[in-house]
Amino acid sequence: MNLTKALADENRVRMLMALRGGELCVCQITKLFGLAPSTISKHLSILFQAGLIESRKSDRWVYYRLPDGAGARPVRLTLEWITVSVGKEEQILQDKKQLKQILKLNPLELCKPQCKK
Amino acid sequence: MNLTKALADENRVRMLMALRGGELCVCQITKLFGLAPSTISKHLSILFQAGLIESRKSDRWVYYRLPDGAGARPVRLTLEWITVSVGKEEQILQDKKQLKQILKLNPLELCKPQCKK
DNA sequence: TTCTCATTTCGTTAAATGGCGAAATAACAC
DNA sequence: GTGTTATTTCGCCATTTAACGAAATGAGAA
Repeated sequence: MNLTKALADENRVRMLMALRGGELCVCQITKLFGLAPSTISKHLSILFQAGLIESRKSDRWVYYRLPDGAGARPVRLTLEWITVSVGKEEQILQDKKQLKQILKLNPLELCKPQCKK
Repeated sequence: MNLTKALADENRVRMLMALRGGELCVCQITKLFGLAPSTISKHLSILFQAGLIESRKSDRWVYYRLPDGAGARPVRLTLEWITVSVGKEEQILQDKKQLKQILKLNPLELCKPQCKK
């Protein structure tokens, strides 16, 4: 039942909802939540273990995303359910707005000097 | 997000699944789980507050049940989702079997002498 | 009324959980 | 190689949570 446990924390649900717009790197998620990177990383690993997100490493960054269309059925249903259940809550909508601002930022400003892309 | 929190505990999920077969009184649920009545009561109250179960009092017993068909949409979706997600897990199937045994018992044996029905 | 008993509420304890910062890891820049 | 940096792992602390038993509640039985 680690699916239900993974959804028990509000921040983790917010992360899933934020990922609906497409993959995000850890530093972007960290920016959105204003929590310590280690905390964000822990949450992401819990979601990952539950199969609710996938990851990809590129250069120095790790990107997380919702599973591709072909994800396991229980996972797909879970994401559909949680979207219907909380997708319209104020916090989720607000996250969406703030995320739009974060995505506008030049990666340079988020991910420090070396970030050339 | 108290819906997700209500589902975060395995025993509460088991209770919801057990109620699929129809209403149960607290003493039957207590028998099924082998936990202290106060613990069972607490779990039921959490499920109740989340809107996932309804209750009815008859004589000395309190019966809990899944909401009638007309329940709120998020609640209905939640019950559908959780059923698909865990309905086939070993523990749930085992509960179903044991519940069948419990329902066979004369209420006299479960609910003590006064129980006439 | 008084007694009985199913259930709930309350207070306590042990375990799980979320947060942080420091140190470890991994990969690029030099 | 050395240094930089994004991410993860680890250890610690504060809060939450699940469990229990004891006491309170509420409704029938006597």
